[in-house]
Amino acid sequence: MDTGDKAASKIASAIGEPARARILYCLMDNRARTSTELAAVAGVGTSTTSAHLDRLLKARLLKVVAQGRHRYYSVAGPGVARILEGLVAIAGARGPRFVPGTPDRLRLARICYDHIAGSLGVRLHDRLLALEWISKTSTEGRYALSALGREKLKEVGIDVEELEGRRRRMAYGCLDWSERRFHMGGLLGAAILGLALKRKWLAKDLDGRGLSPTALGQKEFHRHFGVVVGA
Amino acid sequence: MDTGDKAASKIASAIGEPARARILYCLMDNRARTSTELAAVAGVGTSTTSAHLDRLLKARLLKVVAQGRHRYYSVAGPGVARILEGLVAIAGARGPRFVPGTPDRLRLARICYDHIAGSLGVRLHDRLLALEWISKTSTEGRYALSALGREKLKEVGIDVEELEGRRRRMAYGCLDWSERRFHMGGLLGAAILGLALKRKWLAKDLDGRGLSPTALGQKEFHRHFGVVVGA
DNA sequence: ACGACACTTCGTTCACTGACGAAGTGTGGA
DNA sequence: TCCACACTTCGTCAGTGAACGAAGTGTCGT
Repeated sequence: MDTGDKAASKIASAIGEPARARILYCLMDNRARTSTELAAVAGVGTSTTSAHLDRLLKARLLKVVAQGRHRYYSVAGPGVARILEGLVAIAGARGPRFVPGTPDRLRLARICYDHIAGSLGVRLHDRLLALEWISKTSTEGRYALSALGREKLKEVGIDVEELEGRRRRMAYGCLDWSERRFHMGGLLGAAILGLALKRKWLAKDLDGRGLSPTALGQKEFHRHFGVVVGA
Repeated sequence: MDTGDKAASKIASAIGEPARARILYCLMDNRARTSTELAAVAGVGTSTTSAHLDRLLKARLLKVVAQGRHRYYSVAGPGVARILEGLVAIAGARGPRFVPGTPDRLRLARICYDHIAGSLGVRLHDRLLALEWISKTSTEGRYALSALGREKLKEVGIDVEELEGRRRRMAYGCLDWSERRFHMGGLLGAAILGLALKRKWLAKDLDGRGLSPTALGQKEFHRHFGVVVGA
């Protein structure tokens, strides 16, 4: 009677470990996270987490994408979320149920290292390309400042010369895990976030990750970049 | 973030053990089985199986009904089957998928210890009550032979006096797990099965559990009891 | 009353696996 | 080139739980 009970039990046992369950539930919002972040969620060390993640990968519950020195883990597919939902249903938990596609606080704008992620970050990225302030280079995902862009960014208040003296790449498309599209990373992305915080266009949320646009920010983002901040 | 990950991981770990997974998959046909049967399926001893079943009960994946010296285990609800289906789907198993309500070979007629179970057994039980060959007694689930029944059964070829000399109960309703209704157990049930086998109304299947009605059986069951054998 | 039987509980052994820290790999930025 | 950082791999240790047999409980049939 080969009904796949063996393979299924492997998957179930992969879920059935407290640390791994915490990881999976954390990832149920469809956002990808690094192993370090997940280690904090799971409440165990990074090496242990690495082993857990490896097992979840092998069980085809998660997938991973390497980007730079980070490895982003996310759920492998909709079937995984469905199973977890089913388990919670049987468990009779009363906790807040996850509804796919629910917009949330972090979705609009948040910090990705030192630049803006979320729909605002993605719109900025797209807008700068459309305005031709930046242009694609031969290197995949990297952008160069155009003459127009250099001028316009100086007008906005960014010290372009200082940036050009640095070794870090000027601008690149950084994959955004709530939007599944690129937002602006690199020196330019960092400079824009720095400016937005200094001028109080954006305020850091208490958790240090979320970004709330201010009334001033709404106006200024639109004036300088032609970007509408609202969701 | 109390999304029930703890409770769900307990359930998942209950499924995620090979022996328990085999038990669950075996029970996915909605038929109840005893712990001894399940021990054979799981491939471990009865005491170990008892511990597994206890854990599955506590995880609310199974339910149990005690009947005499047997304890019948079955899946607790449709949600359980759905989860198992989901796990198999992710596992990518190709095995024969269970479809609820699928009629199968054992459903029509099979041996339950020494009497007939399945839809044939249930119909005989209902028919004998309707014909008033037997009647309900003060003891729940037990039946007594009526004067009419004694006479008619003798005509059929059953040695009623011999049965009445025994100490075992004459007739009782035995819960049928494919039909979820009562079939006829006790001396009378055993006598009917013995007669049906001796006269080749029914033939034992190779597995020693299933019963196949013969062409003669179709006719005779109808003639003596007014029961139509067909599904 | 007695043995047969189904099942559970108890006590023990043993393999598995989750935990950590240390060391290794690879990328990015000064 | 060099350091900082994110992450993985390796080695070791300790706790969990799955396995069995023996003994106990309760029901059935003679």
